[in-house]
Amino acid sequence: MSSINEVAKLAGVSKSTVSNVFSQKRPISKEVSERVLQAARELNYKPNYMARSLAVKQTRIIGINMPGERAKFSQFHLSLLNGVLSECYEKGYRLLVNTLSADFKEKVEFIASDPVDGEIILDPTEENDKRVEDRMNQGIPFVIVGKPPKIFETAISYVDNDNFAIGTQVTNYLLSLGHVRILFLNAPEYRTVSKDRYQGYKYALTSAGLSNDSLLVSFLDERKTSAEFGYERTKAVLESGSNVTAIIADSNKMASGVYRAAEELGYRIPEDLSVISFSNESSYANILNPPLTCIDLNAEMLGKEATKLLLENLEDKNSIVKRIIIPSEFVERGSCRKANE
Amino acid sequence: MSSINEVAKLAGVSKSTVSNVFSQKRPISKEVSERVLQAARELNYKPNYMARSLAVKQTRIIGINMPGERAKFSQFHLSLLNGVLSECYEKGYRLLVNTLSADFKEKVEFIASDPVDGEIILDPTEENDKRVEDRMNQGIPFVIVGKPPKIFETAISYVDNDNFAIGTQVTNYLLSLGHVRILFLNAPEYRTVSKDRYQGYKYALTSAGLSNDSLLVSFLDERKTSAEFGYERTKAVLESGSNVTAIIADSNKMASGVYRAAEELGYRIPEDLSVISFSNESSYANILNPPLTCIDLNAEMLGKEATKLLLENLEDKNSIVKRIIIPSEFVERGSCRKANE
DNA sequence: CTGTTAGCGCTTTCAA
DNA sequence: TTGAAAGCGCTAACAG
Repeated sequence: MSSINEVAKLAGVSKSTVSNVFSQKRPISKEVSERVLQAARELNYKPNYMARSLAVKQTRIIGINMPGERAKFSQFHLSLLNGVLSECYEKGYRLLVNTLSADFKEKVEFIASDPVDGEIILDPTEENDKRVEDRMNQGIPFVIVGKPPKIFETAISYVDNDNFAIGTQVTNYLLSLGHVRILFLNAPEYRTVSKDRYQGYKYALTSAGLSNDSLLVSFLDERKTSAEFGYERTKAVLESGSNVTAIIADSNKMASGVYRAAEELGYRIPEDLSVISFSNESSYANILNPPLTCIDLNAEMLGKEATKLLLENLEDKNSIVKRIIIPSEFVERGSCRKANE
Repeated sequence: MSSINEVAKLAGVSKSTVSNVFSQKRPISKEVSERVLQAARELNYKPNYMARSLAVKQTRIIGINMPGERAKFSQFHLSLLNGVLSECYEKGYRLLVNTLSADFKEKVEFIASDPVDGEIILDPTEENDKRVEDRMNQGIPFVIVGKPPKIFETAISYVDNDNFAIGTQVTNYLLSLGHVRILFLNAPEYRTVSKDRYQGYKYALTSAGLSNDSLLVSFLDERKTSAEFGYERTKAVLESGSNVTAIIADSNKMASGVYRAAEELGYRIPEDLSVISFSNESSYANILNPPLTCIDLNAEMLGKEATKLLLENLEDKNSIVKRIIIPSEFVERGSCRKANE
């Protein structure tokens, strides 16, 4: 790899001239410019990324940070990631996926900071999320996908769905079909989304004049896959004779577990049991039989907007704290219908 | 952000001492060491990634490169990515997703090289893949997932499935069930995988004494989604009265299109039509009705092994060119059966 | 329009 | 066991 010095020498100019030929930060005569480009081509010169970053104190890399011990992407994350990528791609930024384990980081107390200008934080927890605290302290620019810990809610930019409204919406929908025994198979309890949606569910139910006895919720136990969880809970509840006539599932996969349990027990969907799900992986929802009615969370849009927000933040230092609410869409397919009298 | 100089000053030592306290590359007295650590803590010091990389000429970042205009991950890529991440994570490497468009790169003719030590190249094309040529010329370490362009086959390390064998295997399986009119809904024609699998298919068919007339193949037209393609081709072929009794689909999604077409035309699977697919997204394959028989390509393993290979390459300069063949697994579910007499 | 000179924050000789 | 100084490859401020 040849350096800027060699190019300068070969072209017979100073290195600042070479630098400026590429950056175009100051006018260079056509003649000199040609000579430099020629030399660069001959030497197969490419500017060194690290050296440049060190000098300008900026990397044009953003990071995406997943929680938990193992960095694993789910279907939802995949769509979100696609949104992030497409935006990075347009703006000429690169994307670094955070893959260093917490373990590893703690062992090496003074590990180097990530080589990023800013970060997108996924799946925050409601209380003390160490990741956001750290970044607040260190003054690293970041945005959150989801809702920040309460204490920071007005201090951090984030993009999220309106999960309370979503919880209310699906519940009201089911209520309007005459269901009153509605089981909510929710995300893990510590996640902010699951709380918000649960509140929405509760609000809809009590607003409809139903008592607290009507609240039927289970939070995902992460030792199980969501499909297993959907299957087991559904089976247990249906067998317990609790008269549940509708189920809200957190994800398409969880819903597939619900379908399986229903089939095994001889419940027909939607005749005997209505099912609705958050998140909409259309190819997945469509091959379920009957096709699954969903709330589309617009994961790709979440990723895209989060990225926009972050880049805006990076490029305009006095940009303000914003929260962006991404609309969700109700996608009616064939898994819900009027409750039997 | 405080720098090594400030730490050195506060601790009353030279910066090389500070550096060595962290890197432990030379012995430092306990006493001094304590003092430095204390100072670092006070100043909330974190080594600067870029500066360090510049000095050591190594980034501990690897890149993953997707082809095409838009960086978009599919289900298969997702599993693969998970494999890559888990390996990075263990070895303390970071992962950079290549998101700069070809457009953008060409406009800026001398764009800076990526800040990576090496790269994983996905989905190579059979002939002149510009990405691999570039990296060969520039001497950037890289490995390929899939088969390299022929001219480079012995010069580049790669990990792949044995796609010829896989093509043969599924075809022989179908043959053994008595099918002789087998439609192959393949990946795009320019992909190396699709050629290899097609050769395997052909080999099995001709080995069984069938003439070339029995070769029925369609390559994915990428203007369509694979589900659409599966649907349309199946419908067209079934309606044309070509007596097809079995279909090999490139992906689970494509197979879902096949299912839909079959249902519309009143063909029952597997009674009237056997379906088998490459790639195995178990949650997806299982909710198809009947569950889809697949060849599991072990995407996660592909990613993991590719990463291992690359890191091995980076850390041991005289490591050799290797090719690693990842085993695939035959997963029998309910979508194939004996052909009707 | 172009060259010279300092850094950016770290690691790595070379001396002591 | 420690310090001083040079340098990684680039950009930026200042001169001219």
